[in-house]
Amino acid sequence: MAELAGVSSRTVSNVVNGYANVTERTRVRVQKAVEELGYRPNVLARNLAQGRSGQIALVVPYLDTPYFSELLQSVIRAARERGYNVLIDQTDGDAEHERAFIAHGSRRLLFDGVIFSPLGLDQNALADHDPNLPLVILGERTSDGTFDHVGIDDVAASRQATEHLLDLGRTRVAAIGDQPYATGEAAQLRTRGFREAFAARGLTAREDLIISTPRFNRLDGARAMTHLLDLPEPPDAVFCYSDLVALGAIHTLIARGLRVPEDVAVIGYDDIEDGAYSNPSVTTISPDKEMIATTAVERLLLRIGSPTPPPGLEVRAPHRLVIRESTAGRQPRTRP
Amino acid sequence: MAELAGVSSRTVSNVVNGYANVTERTRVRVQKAVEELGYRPNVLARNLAQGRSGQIALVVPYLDTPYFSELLQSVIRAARERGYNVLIDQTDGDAEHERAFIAHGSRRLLFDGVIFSPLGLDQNALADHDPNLPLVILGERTSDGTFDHVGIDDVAASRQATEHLLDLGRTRVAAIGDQPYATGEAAQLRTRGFREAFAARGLTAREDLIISTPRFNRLDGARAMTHLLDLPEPPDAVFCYSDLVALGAIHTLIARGLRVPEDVAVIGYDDIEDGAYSNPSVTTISPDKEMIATTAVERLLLRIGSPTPPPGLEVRAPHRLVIRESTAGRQPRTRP
DNA sequence: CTACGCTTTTGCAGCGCTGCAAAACAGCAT
DNA sequence: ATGCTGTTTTGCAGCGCTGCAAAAGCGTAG
Repeated sequence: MAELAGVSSRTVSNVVNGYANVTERTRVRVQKAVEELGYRPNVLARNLAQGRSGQIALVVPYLDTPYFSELLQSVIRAARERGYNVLIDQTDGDAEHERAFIAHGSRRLLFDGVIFSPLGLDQNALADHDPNLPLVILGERTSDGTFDHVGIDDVAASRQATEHLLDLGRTRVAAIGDQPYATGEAAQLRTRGFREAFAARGLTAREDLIISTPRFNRLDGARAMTHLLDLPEPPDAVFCYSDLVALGAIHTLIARGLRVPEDVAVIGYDDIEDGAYSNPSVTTISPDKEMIATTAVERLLLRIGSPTPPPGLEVRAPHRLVIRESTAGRQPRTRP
Repeated sequence: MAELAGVSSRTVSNVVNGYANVTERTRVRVQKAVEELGYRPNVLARNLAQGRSGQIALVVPYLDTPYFSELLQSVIRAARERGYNVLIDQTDGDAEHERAFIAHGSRRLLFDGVIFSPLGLDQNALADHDPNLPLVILGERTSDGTFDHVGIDDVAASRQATEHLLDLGRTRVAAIGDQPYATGEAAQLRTRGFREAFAARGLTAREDLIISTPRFNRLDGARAMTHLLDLPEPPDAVFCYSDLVALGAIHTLIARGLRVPEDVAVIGYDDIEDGAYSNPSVTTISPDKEMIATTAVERLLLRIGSPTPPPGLEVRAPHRLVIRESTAGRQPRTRP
């Protein structure tokens, strides 16, 4: 290839990779040849030689869930800025699929590390990952020291959401999204925050107003809301464990002829774009997605680059309460 | 590696790849060794040797647009079933970014072909792609013979959408989403369908009711609707060029105290999940996304596998009109 | 027993790059 | 000149696989 323009292939490599100790003269000469031939290094060969792939995998349960697709975007951007490509995988929350990814991951030389949002695996199954696979977990788990974990403080956020509803003077506050089983750790943290909000003002949450759902999507929200409305003493406010659940719940409320928030106030979680434009728009807990993505990528690359695995880090990303119409009612608003 | 269990590395390769002409005896022997050592072939090395990457790229303007994230899912699944991985890239509709992808694409040995949904490039710029890069275009372009194109019949679909509104007896039907410039071909096809619907019944579309928008998202819809409502003779029905536009428009309508569909009927395009759960739910044109994704992947792999580029194919995927509350009103409905 | 054709297995080269260590060069002091 | 140090360039091997063609094995026919 470009040796035809003067030097050894090794020197070309040096120039292309910007290594030190190349005279200006040769650098210029090589660069001219590179331009002329339109030469681009073969990534595959480089990776093979270096024993790395230059790719990281992002493994999430669902891609059509707005929260994940918004996150995906930021992850891709952050990775690209650092010279990495992103491979996507969707697990559908299938435990076997998820396990396969982290179990013999290091054998799959397709990626150098994984950013993983588990759904079907509980904390135990998670601990059983390939120790050589650089791993960053997103969501509501806890690091056992062999991987990094990035997420917001779910208990605090949920407590804050619930307090917002109580502050409105609502007395029958429900929660939709609990998952009282091993893989439902995320949900349970939110339920804990929900209870804490009551406890903090000397109240107790009504157990029949805590509804479990298999997933966190619209349909679950709609179904749970229907169930709640059929209770003898239906709620006057609902904390939904995701914005999709909230949208589903609101859909049911409106269909039943109830007003949001006058009859029932609704708060969601995730701050997806849909929630900002729905009717009514949805009050929500907004995690700093940009920071979550960037931190996850940075930690992962650090792990990949480190010869001995660094200790597992717990990163708490910030969140904030975004108040919209579903709790505050229609405000005198500027035109869109 | 596995030779330790009897045979040459070449034979292992033969077994692993399921080549013919391996005796049952050796096949079994090798497979046992493979299991024992947990051996997995090195994808990088294989790819280098074969001069391919085993990956395809999916290049879309926005990943957080539900239409694309829903499509993405299907593409990933279709590719995986055929042994390919998917690399994702988001262009933000930036023409330079888009050009870079298809111009010297074949140099980037990272992927063997591209499924591309252009936004910033017009038909001319598109024609200027690297002829060696297997390429499948999605959306509303036309194949120039050097790539395949998969999409629905936008003119027919738009006409059908508009006719639906006219069938309701609406007389002041607006359109939101036109883009009267080179890169707006997609939008222009929809405007054509819009006009044809009028023409078919001897009417003419009111020009002041055709609104241009820079993009197809909620904000554009909300803004355009505001503009329309401020007209002396505001519309009583709106054809929106995407469901997001429709959601934005509906948001404005409700905020202005108007009823959908009683005062203004709204129809969207794309059939994203949000539209099915919004208040009111959105009538829409539903393209067969699953088929679009599968066809795109299949055509691309065919191109990749073919020594001489096959002629460019035009594929028309089916679509259908899905009637929901935003035109039909609230129906007596079964509980969710 | 040899020859022939067919199936199965093997060896070698090479994909295009980088790690490593040696070689060439340059500048300076002796 | 010679030796020494530090900088720049080079050659070789090898990452782990597959393409190719030759080699070995095997069964049947002559």
